[in-house]
Amino acid sequence: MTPDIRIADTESHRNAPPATRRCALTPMPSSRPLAELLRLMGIDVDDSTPSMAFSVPLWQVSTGATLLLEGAPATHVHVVRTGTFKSIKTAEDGYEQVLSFSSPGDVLGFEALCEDRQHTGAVALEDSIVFAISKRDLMLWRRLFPTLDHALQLALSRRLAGAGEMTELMAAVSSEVRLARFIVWWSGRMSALGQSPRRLRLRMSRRDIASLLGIAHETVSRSFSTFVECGVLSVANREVEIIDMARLKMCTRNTRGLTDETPYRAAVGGRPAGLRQRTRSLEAASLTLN
Amino acid sequence: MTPDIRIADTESHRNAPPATRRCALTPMPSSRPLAELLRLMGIDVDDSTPSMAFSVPLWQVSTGATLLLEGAPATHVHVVRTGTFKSIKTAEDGYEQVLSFSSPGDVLGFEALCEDRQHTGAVALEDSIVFAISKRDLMLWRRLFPTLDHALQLALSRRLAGAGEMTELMAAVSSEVRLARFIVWWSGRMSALGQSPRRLRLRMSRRDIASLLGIAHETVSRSFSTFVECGVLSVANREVEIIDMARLKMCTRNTRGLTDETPYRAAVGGRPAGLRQRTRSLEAASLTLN
DNA sequence: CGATCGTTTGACGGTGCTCAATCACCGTGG
DNA sequence: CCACGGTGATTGAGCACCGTCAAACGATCG
Repeated sequence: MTPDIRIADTESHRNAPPATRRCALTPMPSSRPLAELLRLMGIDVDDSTPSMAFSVPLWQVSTGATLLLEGAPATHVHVVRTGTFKSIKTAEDGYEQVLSFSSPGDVLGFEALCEDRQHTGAVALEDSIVFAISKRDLMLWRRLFPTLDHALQLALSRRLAGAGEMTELMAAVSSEVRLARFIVWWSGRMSALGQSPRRLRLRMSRRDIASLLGIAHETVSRSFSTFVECGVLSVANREVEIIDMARLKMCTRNTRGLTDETPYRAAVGGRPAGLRQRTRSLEAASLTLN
Repeated sequence: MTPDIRIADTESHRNAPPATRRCALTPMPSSRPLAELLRLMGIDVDDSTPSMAFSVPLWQVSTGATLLLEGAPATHVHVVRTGTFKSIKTAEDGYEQVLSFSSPGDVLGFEALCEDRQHTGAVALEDSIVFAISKRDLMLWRRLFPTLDHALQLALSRRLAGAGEMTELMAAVSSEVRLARFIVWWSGRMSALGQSPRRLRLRMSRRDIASLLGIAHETVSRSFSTFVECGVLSVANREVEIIDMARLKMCTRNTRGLTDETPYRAAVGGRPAGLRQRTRSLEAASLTLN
């Protein structure tokens, strides 16, 4: 008995989640006009153009459902309309590596165009709705609607730029800095979506954040606590409020996280404060008088 | 004297390099047929088609030269023909964060399409040659040559997939695993380019690797040494030979780097060996009845 | 209300960042 | 030809940070 053992835990404490809920994906009979899709992707469009009324199918994805299954054939490209997704890659030992988070306007599934199989999965973090464009239609529509083509190019360009930002996120040495950068990054996205950049509602678990940042989820928790103690953040579960954006952004630039003193002089241009007891680095800096 | 103060060193030991050699970029009078560009991008083409003879301008970039300058207006998109590049983002304190390395066939500068300014720079790590396509031409040629359009789409898709791989690289907890993943990744690229996957010639410095992986460059050095001691690698400066690919790839999957025992049983499918003294994780594994 | 999962906090030990010194390798100029 | 910086790579020593293991608490849902 108990055949088929699945090892779920090499990346140690970072367990694979319950995992097996790849359901609740409704192809949804509804659809929306092309104009809405384009606006979502940041293109100003003129509704009067007849082609703008062309209708694009919508899918509904409920919390925890798998929109893109790893290993499945790549059939559709999606644009998030509402909701949040995490992109993941599952190792053979079951550890689930989070690669990115997606918000409305983001394109999902485009990576798979170059292969025929989906190499990265996507899971809804809340009840979400996505535009769904089949691979065949995509080719066709791009010729048919130059504006869509342009929008796609823009979106891809943005995603590439976003990948660079992710690399920056993860390249920080200190875990506090990583978290600070993540919060600032998320705040920026919320702001771009017309939501408050200060009062954030994180859709993802601590473990998801930890996975993305490459640190232990306990460390995420602790870093949050540190920021709260220092009066930079206010945290209640997944509700995060940024109290002192200036200090938070300063953290973003340093190697070491928040330090004891150094309130926040010189938000810009001044010597980056917040070094714990590191002074030599300033002497070592290339001083050149003006 | 010595005007213009530049703080160069917040990310501590990770100094900004000499930095100021943004020169030696020759617009090169020569050019090559479109067919070659497409083949470089992984598309099979038929030379007999007349449009395949269309000629695409070439630029020459010598070692250390800046192909894409951060902050400069985005005018061209490039495809690497020969050579290697690093993509970088320079913080205001002068610290140079490496975002990725590019080899022949890779697209550079596409991120900048969505903005008008280059937000990430690109520097040649060796004497290189790139195809150069102006933004205006790009739009035009995509309509003119559907094959180019397709190739671009493919290349972008691949770059997106590659960004996911980078995230995986950096998400490893242990620095040895990070380095192992980096080596395997680089080996794979070399292999895809028709070069030896075992004898690698790294084009980048230890510091560049360290920056990308988010660790100290001393740690990169130490990790290399560890691999040499264990007989997995043979390292002479930037010449790296992979002695035991199986062990190296195993490292790739673990949290902790090389372990003492566990030679290498069960390359695939079996329980991932190499856990230091972690047994509980097996019990915690999700046992699934069939 | 109990079960499960997510979050927080504590304690401990090891990894890796920091600082430093040394060596190898260049191209330059005496 | 060999001193001479200058840069990159390697190695060592010390200690702080964070990964690991544990336990307690809170939230959510049936």
